[in-house]
Amino acid sequence: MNIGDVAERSGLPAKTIRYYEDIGFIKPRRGANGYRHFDEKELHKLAFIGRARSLGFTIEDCRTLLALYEDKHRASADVKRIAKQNLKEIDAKIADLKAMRATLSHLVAECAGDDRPDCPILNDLGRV
Amino acid sequence: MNIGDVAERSGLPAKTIRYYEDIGFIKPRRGANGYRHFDEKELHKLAFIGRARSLGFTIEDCRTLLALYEDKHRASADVKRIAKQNLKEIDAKIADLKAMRATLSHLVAECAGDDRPDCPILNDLGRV
DNA sequence: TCTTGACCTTCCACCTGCTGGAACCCTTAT
DNA sequence: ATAAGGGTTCCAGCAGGTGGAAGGTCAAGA
Repeated sequence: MNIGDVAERSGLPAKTIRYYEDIGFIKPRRGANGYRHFDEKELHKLAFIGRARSLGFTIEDCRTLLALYEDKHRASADVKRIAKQNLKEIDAKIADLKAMRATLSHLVAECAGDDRPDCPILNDLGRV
Repeated sequence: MNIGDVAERSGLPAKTIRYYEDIGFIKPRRGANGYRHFDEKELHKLAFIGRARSLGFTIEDCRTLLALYEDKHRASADVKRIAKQNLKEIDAKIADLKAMRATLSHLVAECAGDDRPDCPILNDLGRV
């Protein structure tokens, strides 16, 4: 497979795949013309990374997960620990966003939203 | 006030305040020794930006809000429109995170988390 | 008066995770 | 022969800062 095929099948842009090679996730062979040549295993790895990224794992998380993925002797406990940590971070982000949302929607509700210059949103933002 | 005082009172790191000067948010006077010298008005502006940033407004949003903040003739409708747009984006982010959370917590629940190498989390991530 | 330590300055590089573009080579069909 | 549509490299840049080096300045204590 060329990079375009892998891009289509994995759902990742070709640019991103080249970047993932750069940072050492994959090492595709090269044809005589210099083209990258991918096998099914690399496709799976890329799909793996893509899904992990879309679940909010960082690149460094992916590195760890990938090592575990490739290690037939690893314990599922390791993986679960990382996933749980990730879950905690997601929960923290959701809580942050909800707090923001509450403050902002309160301000929006108080703002007349008309032609007058008086605006509770700006007044509140300017408090020191 | 020197930058350290403003940093403490505004809650922003000194580095960030210098950066905000760089991108044109403030233009503090300079003393004979080259030190930045801030007045209350600039402190307010920095506090304003800090709060707006913490509510998820981008730097460009801040630029607009700051212009409105300083314009005594602006209508509150302009401000409300920007805030509402921001609210929509926050909602979208929350929805995304919740979807991630659901998938991940499902995987975590299915994983035995013991010494065995079989792990549903990795199996699922590896699907193409 | 000297020295120490806490401030302040500038500048440059780096972080995450890509993405865009330029300039170029290779393949395939017409 | 040529044009379209692959592929390659490298360089620059996005947001929004952060870290560090190398140096100037100020105030207090011995």
